[in-house]
Amino acid sequence: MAEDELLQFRRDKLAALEAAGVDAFPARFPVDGTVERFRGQYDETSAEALDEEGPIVRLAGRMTALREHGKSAFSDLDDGTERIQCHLRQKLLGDEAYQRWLDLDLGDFVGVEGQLFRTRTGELTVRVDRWEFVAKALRPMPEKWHGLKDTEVRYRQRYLDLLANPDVRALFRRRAEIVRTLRSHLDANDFLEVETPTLQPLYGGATARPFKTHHNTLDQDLYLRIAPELYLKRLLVGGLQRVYDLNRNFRNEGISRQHNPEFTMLEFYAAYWDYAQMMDFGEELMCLAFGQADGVDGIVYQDTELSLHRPWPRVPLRQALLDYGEMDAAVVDDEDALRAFLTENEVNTDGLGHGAMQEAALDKLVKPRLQSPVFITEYPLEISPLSKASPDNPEIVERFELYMGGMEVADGFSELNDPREQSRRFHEQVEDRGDDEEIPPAVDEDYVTALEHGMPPAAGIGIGIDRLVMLATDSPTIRDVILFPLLRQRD
RNA sequence: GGGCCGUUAGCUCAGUUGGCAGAGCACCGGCCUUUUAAGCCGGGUGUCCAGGGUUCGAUCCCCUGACGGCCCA
Repeated sequence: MAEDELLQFRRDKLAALEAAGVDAFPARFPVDGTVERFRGQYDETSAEALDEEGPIVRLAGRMTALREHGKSAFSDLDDGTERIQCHLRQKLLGDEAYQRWLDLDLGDFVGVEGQLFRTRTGELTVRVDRWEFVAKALRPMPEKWHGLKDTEVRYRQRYLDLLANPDVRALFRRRAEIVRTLRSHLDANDFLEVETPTLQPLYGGATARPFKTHHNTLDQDLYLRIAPELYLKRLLVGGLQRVYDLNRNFRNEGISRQHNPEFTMLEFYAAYWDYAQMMDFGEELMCLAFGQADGVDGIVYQDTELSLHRPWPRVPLRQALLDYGEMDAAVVDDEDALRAFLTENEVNTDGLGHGAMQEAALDKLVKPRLQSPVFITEYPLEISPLSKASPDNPEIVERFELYMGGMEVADGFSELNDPREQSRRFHEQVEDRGDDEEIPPAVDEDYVTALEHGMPPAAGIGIGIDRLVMLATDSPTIRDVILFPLLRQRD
């Protein structure tokens, strides 16, 4: 059927309905429960007990299937929680109401009232006594058996994906559950949820290109935040000892299986913790998110079994390059040798110092092999401008990154709280900036001023929620766990 | 940014070694009072992603582009 024709049939039915005096878009239809609730209540009740009790239900939802049998018909009603069968009888409803039901289109919203009973095959069913039109669907629903597969349509018209694919609905419920679990564990540990600016006069807290925007009244350029870090630490200065911010960050970079330009990050800070304590707490928190407080069972991600056995291994970056990356110490430790090695392995080293090259080597050689969670620790100071240096080695900082399923999932460290050192590192960065948009154009003096008022020693962590949800739901791409991933605009 | 792959009916997909475009579901008409991917009878509804080229003839071959996917940067 040509699309125009399909739509015309539905428009014609709508017109006929309205001509008969029916409101096709009434303001309300009071229900007294959801399909899920009534099923929970009566799924185990026998046919005889149902006949005796005679429970009357009022439900509303989409009519998703119609099986006509002459003077009676079966329909499915889906209210978004679950599906329930309805039985319509001409004799019970009268000719007009019965015929009007037969004229419904799949996807139309209806409200029904009637008694629950069991059919010959034992299916819980509503014997509809009366029904009302609730809302017209002027476009057809996706095919019922194969579902909606076209990835582009799934992402662009996510509502169709949700309608057609129950797994997708379940996934986003799971996502909400994970976020709820994270919040409640943080709350239980005396972390205070705060909201820090998304519009920032200067960006910082990560290495990434920002989105730039402009405020008209102030006539001032602003950036969408790439991280909440510098604001959260201002709050530590202000005496809030444990804070978290669960929100969207924006990075003006490539799009891939693991990257969406806007993504959700949980960042939190605890005064008087160091990075080791933060790793302890972080792995506990993430195990809870995976639904495994004890971490014993592990998870399967893309056909690979990941062990969550605690404690998760902690491997210094240099050691990881030697062990997982199978590199020679002589290469890892020597800047020129490392550069030559990376160039040979098709990694661009332009503008990268020794530390940055070690990180690049980690990305290329180690990251893909890290399936079960591993904390890579002891990062070069050179690429960690906000982390506190190790007492044993001034070139190394107390920092970790968590890798899992071949992805970077979290990043944390003991926070640099010496304003003199912070100022020195900021200035160094800005002076070496060149036209590198990943480095802010100016020193965040306001942040340094905050530190000058005194910040307690603290540790912080940022956890990529989308990637965490990918792992928890065995999703191959970040687009599957973001309701409306960014796609190129169509003409 | 580069390489490879995809785009055919509303949906899921076949197909054409270049010769009137196919199926299932959906849809339209008819039958049917316990069906459930209901069933039975009848109906094919299309810019084969877009534009150009080759050809008697292009959905198919060639070129360019759009969008998407995978891999790489």
